[in-house]
Amino acid sequence: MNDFKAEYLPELLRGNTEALLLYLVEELEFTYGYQLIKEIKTRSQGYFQFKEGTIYPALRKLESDGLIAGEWQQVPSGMQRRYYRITDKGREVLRDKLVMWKDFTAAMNLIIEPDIS
Amino acid sequence: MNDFKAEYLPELLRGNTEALLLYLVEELEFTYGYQLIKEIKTRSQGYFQFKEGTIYPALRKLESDGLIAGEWQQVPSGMQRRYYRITDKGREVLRDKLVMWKDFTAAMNLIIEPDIS
DNA sequence: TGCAATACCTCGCCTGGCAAGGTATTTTAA
DNA sequence: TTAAAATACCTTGCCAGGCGAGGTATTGCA
Repeated sequence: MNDFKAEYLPELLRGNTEALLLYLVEELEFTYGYQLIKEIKTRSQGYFQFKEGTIYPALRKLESDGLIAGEWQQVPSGMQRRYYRITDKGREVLRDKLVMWKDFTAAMNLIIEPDIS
Repeated sequence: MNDFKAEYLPELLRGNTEALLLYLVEELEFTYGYQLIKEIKTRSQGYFQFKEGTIYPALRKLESDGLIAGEWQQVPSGMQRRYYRITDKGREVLRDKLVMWKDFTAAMNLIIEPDIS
């Protein structure tokens, strides 16, 4: 059989990637791309495995939209990391996106789980 | 403020439209595009308002993928309708998609609702 | 010494929702 | 009776986001 998850996950992810990133940037307070990939993987118990080609452009977009603020930091080891903080605007958008997600899943369940009432 | 729902719904819909259509084509047994639009709207209590530019191409795709089978019928009134039935292959894909959806929401909730354990 | 891991990046493909346009018929209300 | 709304279908082209595949540079371990 074909790999359903690999095939359909990218579509399901659409519209949720930003919410996940904003959520974690808010909660971790000061974090960077590579850590977010790890964090999302462990917290989802391995279900989400964000790709670099997904996360870095997404973070850049969140930054250019003013939802997160980034700054380069030189780690003692010598590596460069771009750390992000959530902005006030980012918090607002996060709240809206979480509400959207709740409403959306509720509407989905009205249709595909009508027996649970 | 901007209309969040209009802006983000199309993204969330991605990957779920096919599941919704397959689900209803299976349940209604013999239905057509226009009815599906109405049905999805009433069942979701008005939340989903599928556009024609979404549903007709989607049904065509499901048909060409062999997940539903369509046939033209002349209604007594004189109108032409394309009626669809789900196929065995469609039932399989529907089951897979419903499982995907459950798993996906579970993974999402692990991250954005960690307090509920 | 070489490979895995860390940490970032970009380019271009693919896909699906849908806005906007269209056609034709039937029903309803003024 | 006649115009508008509803039914019922269609197509073209835009746009956005995930990500495959490629890249760079450093550090750590075997």
